[in-house]
Amino acid sequence: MARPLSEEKREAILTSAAKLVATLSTGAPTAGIAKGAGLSEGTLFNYFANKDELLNQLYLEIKADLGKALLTAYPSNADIRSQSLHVWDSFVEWGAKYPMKRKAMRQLSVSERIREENKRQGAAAFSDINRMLEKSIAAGALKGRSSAFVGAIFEAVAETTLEFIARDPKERERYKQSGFEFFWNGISG
Amino acid sequence: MARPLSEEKREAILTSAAKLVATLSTGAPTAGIAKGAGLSEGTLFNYFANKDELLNQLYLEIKADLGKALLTAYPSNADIRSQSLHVWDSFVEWGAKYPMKRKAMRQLSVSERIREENKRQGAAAFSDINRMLEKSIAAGALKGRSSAFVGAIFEAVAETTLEFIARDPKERERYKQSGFEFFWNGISG
Amino acid sequence: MARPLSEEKREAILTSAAKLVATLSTGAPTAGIAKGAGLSEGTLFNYFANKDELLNQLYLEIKADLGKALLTAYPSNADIRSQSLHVWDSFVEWGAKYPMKRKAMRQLSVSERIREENKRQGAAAFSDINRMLEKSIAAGALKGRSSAFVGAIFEAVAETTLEFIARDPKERERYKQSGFEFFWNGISG
Amino acid sequence: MARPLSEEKREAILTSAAKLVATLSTGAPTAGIAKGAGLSEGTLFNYFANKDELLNQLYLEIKADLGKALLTAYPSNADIRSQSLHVWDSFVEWGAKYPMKRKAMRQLSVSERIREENKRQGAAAFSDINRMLEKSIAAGALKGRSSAFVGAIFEAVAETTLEFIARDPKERERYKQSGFEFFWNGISG
DNA sequence: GATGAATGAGAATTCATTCAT
DNA sequence: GATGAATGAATTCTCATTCAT
Repeated sequence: MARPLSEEKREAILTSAAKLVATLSTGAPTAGIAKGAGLSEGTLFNYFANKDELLNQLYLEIKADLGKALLTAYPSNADIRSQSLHVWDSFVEWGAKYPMKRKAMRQLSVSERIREENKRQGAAAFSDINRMLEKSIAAGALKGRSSAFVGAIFEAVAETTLEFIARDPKERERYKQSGFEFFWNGISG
Repeated sequence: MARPLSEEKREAILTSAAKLVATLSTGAPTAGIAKGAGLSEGTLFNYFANKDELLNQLYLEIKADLGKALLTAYPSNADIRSQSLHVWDSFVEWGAKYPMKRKAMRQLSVSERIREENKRQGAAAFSDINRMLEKSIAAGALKGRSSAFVGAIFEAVAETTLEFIARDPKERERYKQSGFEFFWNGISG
Repeated sequence: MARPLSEEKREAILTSAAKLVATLSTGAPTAGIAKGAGLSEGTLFNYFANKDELLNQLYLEIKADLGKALLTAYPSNADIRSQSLHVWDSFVEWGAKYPMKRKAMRQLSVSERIREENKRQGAAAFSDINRMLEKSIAAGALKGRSSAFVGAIFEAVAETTLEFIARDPKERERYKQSGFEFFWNGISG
Repeated sequence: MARPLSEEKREAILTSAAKLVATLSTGAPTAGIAKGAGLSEGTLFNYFANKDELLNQLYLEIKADLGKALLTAYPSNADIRSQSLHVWDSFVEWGAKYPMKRKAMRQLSVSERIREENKRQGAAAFSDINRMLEKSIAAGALKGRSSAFVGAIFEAVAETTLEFIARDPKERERYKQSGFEFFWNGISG
């Protein structure tokens, strides 16, 4: 074997893509992505068959990355509010730490170029969390609604919170707390 | 000037633009938009100086349209929960009635091509509503947060609700109610 | 209407394409073809939806052009040998007069990019001639063979003749005569 | 030098090249050719300095292969018609047996990428045959024409015959006979 | 004012070839 | 010798915008 495809370069491409997609959405030029990864235009296509593939992989990787972050140090034995709070805090921390990934995810979530099957697979990374959230509301406002809906609401509220943190970083803790309190009140009502 | 520009054609362009932007985002070709409006490519630029202008105007019109819908039959003298419920229901009805506008708005909200000043102006259409919501939470979870934040949370939750209604239209009433209950619990907690 | 697509420019593109296809086959770059026609790259695609369309149209036009040349001043009432000779001479004259068209036709005849339906349609321009040839051989070597086969044989022999004329133009008349005599002997045997 | 280049692999490359060139002409990608030969992209260039070299070698090998086929079991002492018939039948059998080589040869014959010197050398494999044919026509239609011309006519007619056999294989024998009869009448007239 | 042909700057790919492993 | 990742020039096609009609 001459040289294996370098995992490092693959990551560099995805990182560069996240950065450009964050602002330019799916219109981000592949040439720019490659350059941002320190590679030449053609090399990108050794790693991803075409731009759609790159965008879809980017989406999946970001979703998986976020999913993993939410489960790190997850307090399985704590009460449900604590579990929810952990997930909330992890989400907000992740978003503040990786603003490009967060923005790219937002762009891609809305794009027609992400295949339906990948949207489902992306959501699957959160199914455990969604189920946990769902349990927490056996008696609340969202009682009877699917865990997907509860999860989507959670994400929407967290996203909005992150957006405002990004605009006004020094209020981070306050937004984080208010956001969660809102969410928790909402579902446990 | 001989004839004034036809308001009818301008609207046709915006309607066509909404439809295409809904799926293609800002990548929607101006030629396609013009064609969808029954006009030829060049004519579009008699009505909008360039594509950015068109996108920005589209954003503003949709926001204004939604803002107007929310205030129609607004029960100024009812209690705050009723006022909120009215706004909520109006939002959801509007979104279900104009799915293209809703999707286009979602795409544009995320786009860098909408000028910051227009995002602000778009938000301004909701300032009264936001202030009303804010008042309703003098003591709740979002106490002390800006009315912009409360409004954004409201919009995010409503958007998510509309998304799920779009996927499963026969559950519309249930989603609508659950969504509002969640929101109301959240802020009044 | 702003300006109609100019038939003149369309012809210029086809002429330029013939010239480049003659030597570069279907690998001829569209940019070069456009430039050769005195137009900019993009303009070519106002006249032909894509390169395949251009190549297919080129093929059809050349075939039609040749077909027309063969029928000009056609001696319908002469004996069959005279009719055949007329077609033969017309073919050779045409090929000598339009060497680029002839070479381009040769390249395209062999290309997979010409759609089967167009190959058929191209052949249709010669069906009358083929039938005439077929009649002339009611008793010869090709008796019972399809008129398409007879026509193809005719074309192959004429092509070869043209090839040698191109290499050695001053022997033109001799090649022309020998070629026809060969063909006529062949079918009338 | 450690190991000599493997003749087997060289042949595998040429065989794969013939298959791809048959349909894609000189546009056939070297990567695809290598893959078809069970080798990796780079290895091809250990056997052929560059693509042009490969195409030229392919042309020469096919011509040589055909030339050899035509001379196998050649009836040197038979009369000229029998000799011609032998060559004709061998040609048609060869073409039916190696359709990829035949088609590849057809593509390459028309390509500018085959160097003139190789076209000459390819033709040289047939010089004996051409001379034989030429002798047979001391008094016929092609009297006085070069043996190259006679050979080219022969090839053109045989090619056309093969083309029709390929389209309608069950008529093979009939086409084969008609084709030869046409040719023989043509030159002996 | 309306039209749509003309433009040319991108954009995504493809591909022959090199060379480190 | 074999491999296949890396390269970047070349290619097809798209599209916002202009302007002659």
